[in-house]
Amino acid sequence: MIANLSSPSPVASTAEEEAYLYLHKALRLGRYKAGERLIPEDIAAEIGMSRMPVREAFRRLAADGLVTLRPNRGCVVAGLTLDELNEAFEIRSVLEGLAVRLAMPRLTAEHFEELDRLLLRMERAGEAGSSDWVLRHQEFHAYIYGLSGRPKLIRQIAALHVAIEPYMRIWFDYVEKPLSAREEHQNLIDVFKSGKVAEAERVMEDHVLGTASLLAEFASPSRR
Amino acid sequence: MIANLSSPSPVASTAEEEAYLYLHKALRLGRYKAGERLIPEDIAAEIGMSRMPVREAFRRLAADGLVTLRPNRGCVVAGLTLDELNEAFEIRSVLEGLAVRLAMPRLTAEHFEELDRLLLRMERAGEAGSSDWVLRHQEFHAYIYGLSGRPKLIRQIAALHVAIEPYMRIWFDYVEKPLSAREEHQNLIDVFKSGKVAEAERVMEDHVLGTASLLAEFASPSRR
DNA sequence: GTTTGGATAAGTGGATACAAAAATCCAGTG
DNA sequence: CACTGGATTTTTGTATCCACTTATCCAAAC
Repeated sequence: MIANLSSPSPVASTAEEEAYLYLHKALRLGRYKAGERLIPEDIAAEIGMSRMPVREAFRRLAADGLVTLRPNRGCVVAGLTLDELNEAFEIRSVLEGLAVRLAMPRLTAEHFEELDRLLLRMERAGEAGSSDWVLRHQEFHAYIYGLSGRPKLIRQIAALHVAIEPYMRIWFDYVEKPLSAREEHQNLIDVFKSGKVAEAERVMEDHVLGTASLLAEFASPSRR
Repeated sequence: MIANLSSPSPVASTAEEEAYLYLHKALRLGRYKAGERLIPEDIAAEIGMSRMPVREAFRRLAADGLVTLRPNRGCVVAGLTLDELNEAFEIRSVLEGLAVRLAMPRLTAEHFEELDRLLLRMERAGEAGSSDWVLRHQEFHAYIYGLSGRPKLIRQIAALHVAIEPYMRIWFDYVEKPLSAREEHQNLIDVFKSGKVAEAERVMEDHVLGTASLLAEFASPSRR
């Protein structure tokens, strides 16, 4: 029912695709440290191919902002500085705000029901302490911006969520806080139900920026 | 003084870079028709290299949204449907709005002077009928969003300008219209000078969306 | 006259090979 | 004992080659 918009589809038709999916997942989960160097040969060996498709996967990951590629100097895990993390949230805020503005006129009772379900799932994951909370949280947001019906917008927001994901995980592991989060997201649903477009956009913007300030206190991100 | 933020630097340290710059420029100028297939061998021959670096350049261009890459089916020039063109402007509007919001507190008299100069240059190119107008227009906008001081934001906006550029050229060739454009942009400068942050953001958003509707009437974009 | 099928050509993806650049190591020097 | 410079090793960038997929074209069938 809910397409997982933040992760590439799990079926690889080419070696490059396989390498991309493999690395994308690993990077989302924070399996590599920021600044760590990714050696094509090694990764190629891990997944049983030559380094050529891995190189091409690197290029796509670089475009996603997940790694940095410098001529003759290889591929390093990007990570976000505190400034960059804030910037990502600033961009997210206006893009998700726009998505809400566009989605508002299309919302129906079924959508609200689905949002309630998604919030419940998120809440439960939070109580269980599982870091599934991060995924459920992404799904909640993805469902909303997905309703904008704008493919490019959706892709850009999803990419930002991916870049942010490792820091969200760290944050979640540090501090349990699905309590205030629950209220925040319930708040979003309420304003959606009110039908006030401009206000809904503003609330979403504020929600995203609010998360940024909370996160900034904990995650002391690494340099690239 | 003004970094050209919408075009990659013209110095290539690797063959891949050279291929990327070559194709990027050609695509910006609309040298290839939307839907046209790009054959690595041919392009490699044109610029004297093997097709491997060209393939890698394709991936970057695909990430920029300038071409589409499908497994075993090669690389085709993307082009924008009318919906996609509108979407690009919607995204531009909120991103450039954000950029203005962030830039506002930093603006000084010198910046206003530079904006006046840029507007004049744009105007002159417009009167001359030269399609330099499109570039001057980009420079004007680039100067503004550059003042936001947010690298990722700047890159994203610049990429959107590039994707839009071919359609702006068609538009400009069809209809002379630096007249109303002059007023629009003078308007922007005025609201910047007023120091009203929220209003400036809104005016920029409206300006960008306004351009979209004008453009949509003329450019009948192609499918991908 | 259009459609279908299959031979043939063209193109793509990936592996390997080779060249060039960068990183590392180590000995000699101050 | 730190530092410099150069040989060695590692890694990256590009070219070439081969296997496989897709596109093209032409002839036979309907």
